[in-house]
Amino acid sequence: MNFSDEESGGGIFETILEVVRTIPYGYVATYGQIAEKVGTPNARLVGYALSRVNSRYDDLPWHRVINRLGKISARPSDGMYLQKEMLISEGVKFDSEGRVDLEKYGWCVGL
DNA sequence: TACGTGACCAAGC
DNA sequence: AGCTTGGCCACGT
Repeated sequence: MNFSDEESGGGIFETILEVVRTIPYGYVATYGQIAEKVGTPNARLVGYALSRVNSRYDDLPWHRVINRLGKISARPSDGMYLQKEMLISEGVKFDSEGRVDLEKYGWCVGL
């Protein structure tokens, strides 16, 4: 049946995007978490994929993706501020350091 | 075809 | 306590 594994066009990108797309509303996921779901041995591709997407797929909740520290890794040019606003808009709270409580809003934690 | 790059992570200095 | 190095993989030129 399938022609390979997951991608359909030659892009693990799509696979990563698919996983990111499954992040529930009001929750956040770390790059490592997504990488694990995708089956990617390294989380670098996740960030790399998102950097290429960002303004490409509006169905992609990239704003729910943060680094291991629960912080935003994106640059202002990438929409870092927008991301924060988005998460706050979804009910996610940031602390004084601009970090998210992964213990509460963590993907697998709440699911 | 090969080199460089990237929104990471972990460890070393 | 913060910066640098190495490692992993895939994509772009």
